[in-house]
Amino acid sequence: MGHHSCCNQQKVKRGLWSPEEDEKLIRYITTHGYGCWSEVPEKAGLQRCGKSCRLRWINYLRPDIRRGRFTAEEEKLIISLHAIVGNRWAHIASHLPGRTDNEIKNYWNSWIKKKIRKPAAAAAAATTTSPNNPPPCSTATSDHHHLPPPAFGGADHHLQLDAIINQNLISSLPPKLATGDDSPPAVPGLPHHCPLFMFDTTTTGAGGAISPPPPSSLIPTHLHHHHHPFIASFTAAMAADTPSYLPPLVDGMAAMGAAMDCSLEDGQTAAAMAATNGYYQHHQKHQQLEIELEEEEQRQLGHHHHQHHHEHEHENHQWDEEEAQHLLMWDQEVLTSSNLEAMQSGAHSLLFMGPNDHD
DNA sequence: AACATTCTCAACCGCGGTGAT
DNA sequence: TATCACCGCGGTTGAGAATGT
Repeated sequence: MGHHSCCNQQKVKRGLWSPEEDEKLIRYITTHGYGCWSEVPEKAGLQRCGKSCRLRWINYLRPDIRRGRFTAEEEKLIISLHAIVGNRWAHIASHLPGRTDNEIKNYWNSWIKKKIRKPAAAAAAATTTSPNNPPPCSTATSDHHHLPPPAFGGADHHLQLDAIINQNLISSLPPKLATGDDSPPAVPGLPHHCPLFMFDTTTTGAGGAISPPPPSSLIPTHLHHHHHPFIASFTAAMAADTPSYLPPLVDGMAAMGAAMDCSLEDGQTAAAMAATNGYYQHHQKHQQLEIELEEEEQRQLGHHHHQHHHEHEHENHQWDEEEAQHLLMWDQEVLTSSNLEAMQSGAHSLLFMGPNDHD
C-alpha cells in the first residue's frame, strides 16, 4: 500500500468524499477550470491528491454525467464495441455520452460475473450449434494477435465469453428472427443467429435522415435525453417511419449476394439479407478498425513528433465517432412492415448491383 | 430477525505515455 | 539522452446495499 507518488509529500485524505469536499471541488472547477490537476487540491483547499480530484470530478461530479441503469441500446452498444476494441473502456465510454469508463467497466464486470455463473450450458449450446459458422461476435475476438486479452485470460474463457455474449444477444432477438420454424433460411457463411441488423448510413441516398449530431459537449445537459445522439437520430427516423435512411449497398456484396440464392418474397427473407449485409459490414468495420489500430501502433513505435501523434489520434477518434454515427442497429423494436419493405428493396438492389456500382 | 452471500460502484493502485528540462 | 512530473487508463479492492436462506 502507500500513497500516490504524486502526493507523497503531503498528508492527504483518502476514501469516500464528503459533501463538503465535493462542494469545494465543484466550486473550484466551475470557477477556475482544471488546467493542472496537481494544483487543484491546494487551490481548492482540499486534503486530496490531484489524481483523486480528477477521478472524483470525471467519474462523479462533472455536470454532464449521466447516472442510472444502462438502457438496452447502451447495453447493445457496449457489447458491440467491446467485441471490437476489447477492454478499452475509455474508448467505449467515448461513444456513450455521460457515461464514464469506470461505470462501463463496472457494469461489464458485474455483467460478466452474472453470466459466468451459468457458463457451461450456454457455452456448450452456443459453441456446438454450428461449428462451421462462427458466431458473429467471435469474429472480433478470434483475432487474438493484436486485440487486448479478455478480462479473464485464457482461450477457454475467451470462447466462453463469446458464447455468453452470443447467447445474451440471441435471447434478445425477436422470435421470428432467432430460431424456430419462422426463422429465415440458412445462408451460407451467415450466422443464422446474427442478433443485430447493422447498416452503414454513410452513403444513404436522398432523404439523408441521419445528420451528424453536434458534439455532446455542446448539447445542454438537460437535452442529452439519455440517448446517444446517433441512437436518438435513429429513433427519430423510426418514429417518422421514413425508409429513406435504409441502407445502401456495400462493396463486395455481390459475392455475398451470389451465396444467398434465395427468394425475396417476404420480409423475413429480406431481413435475412439485411442481416447478412449487416454482419458483413460489421466484419469489414472490425477489420478496418484493426488495421487502423495496427497502423497507429506502428506509427507510435516510430519517433513521431508529438503533434503528429495527436493529429493522428484526433483523426482516429474522429473516425470512430463518424463510424459510430453511421452504424445503425436494428432489433425487434424497429422491425416494422414498412422498413422490412425498404430492406427488401435494398436487398434486391444488393443482388442486382455490382460491388462498385454505387456512389 | 439474523446471518450469509452476492452485487454495486466509488475509489485506489500501478503502469505507460507524454512533455518539459 | 536521461530524468522527472504529470496525466490518463485499465485492473483491482473494499465498503455498503441488496438479496437470499
